[in-house]
Amino acid sequence: MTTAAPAPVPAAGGGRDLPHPAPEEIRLESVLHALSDPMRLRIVRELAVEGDELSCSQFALPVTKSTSTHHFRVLREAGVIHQVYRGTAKMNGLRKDDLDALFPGLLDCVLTAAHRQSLRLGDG
Amino acid sequence: MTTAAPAPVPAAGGGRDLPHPAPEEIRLESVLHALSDPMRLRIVRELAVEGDELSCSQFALPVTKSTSTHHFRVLREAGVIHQVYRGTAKMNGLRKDDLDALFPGLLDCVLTAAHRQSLRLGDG
DNA sequence: CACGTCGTACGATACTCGTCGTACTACGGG
DNA sequence: CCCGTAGTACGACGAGTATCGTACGACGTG
Repeated sequence: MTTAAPAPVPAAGGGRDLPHPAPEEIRLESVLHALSDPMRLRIVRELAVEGDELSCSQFALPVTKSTSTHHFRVLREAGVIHQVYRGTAKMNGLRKDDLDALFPGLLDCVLTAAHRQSLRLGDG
Repeated sequence: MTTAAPAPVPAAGGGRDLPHPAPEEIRLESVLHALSDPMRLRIVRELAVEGDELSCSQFALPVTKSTSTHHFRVLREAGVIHQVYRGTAKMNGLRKDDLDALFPGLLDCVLTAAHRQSLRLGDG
């Protein structure tokens, strides 16, 4: 407020910014739905392991760029991940703190379950 | 085999029996998908509280019988509930043991999360 | 400025899903 | 045997979704 930024200035290093749901707007059903897709569950698992400085293109998903964009948006709009532009790339990160505050232990349970299942099925 | 039942004999007290996935056939994605629908999440929550001797008609869901049947089937085929005929009624129960063995803590996390959210939103 | 890279937007398409209504079957009781 | 109750089967319909391709915009580097 005190800096009185004019308005059309988006931000220096960031570029344009993306709409995210506030914590109180995150719905359990949407989170579960977002996680119920194999491609998105894979994204979330990778994100949990690698930390939150991954651009969309580093995932090497077996789909086109359009479809990738779609899945990342579903995850973001459900409140599962946050996304920030950084130059030409878009960095992704899990909203672990927000999810843990809303649904304690849920994310870890799902990640553990996914890990165990991938071991069991031999695809992980 | 030794009894050599003709074939059309279904079973005595039980009536017809329904196909359930074996524990190793239960997929995390299917479980999450089954739980991501408000109506089904509601069924599962009620089942967790009331125990597993509830017939389909005791839920008083705001949908028709056809839709009810559909949701119960989705839950059964995902491995979330088991169903047994008992006379003209069909009794439902959570497959808590199987789910806990496959995905430890997941069911409790989701139930707790659902409970907290319903308190937060004032619809529970 | 020109170009390449990263990601978006939009339309198309095929599939899934939630819902309903109606017609039907299974079981139990008079 | 007839009827009522519990649930199923099937078809329909509208909404959502996962996918693609192509065209476009934003950013950084030469």
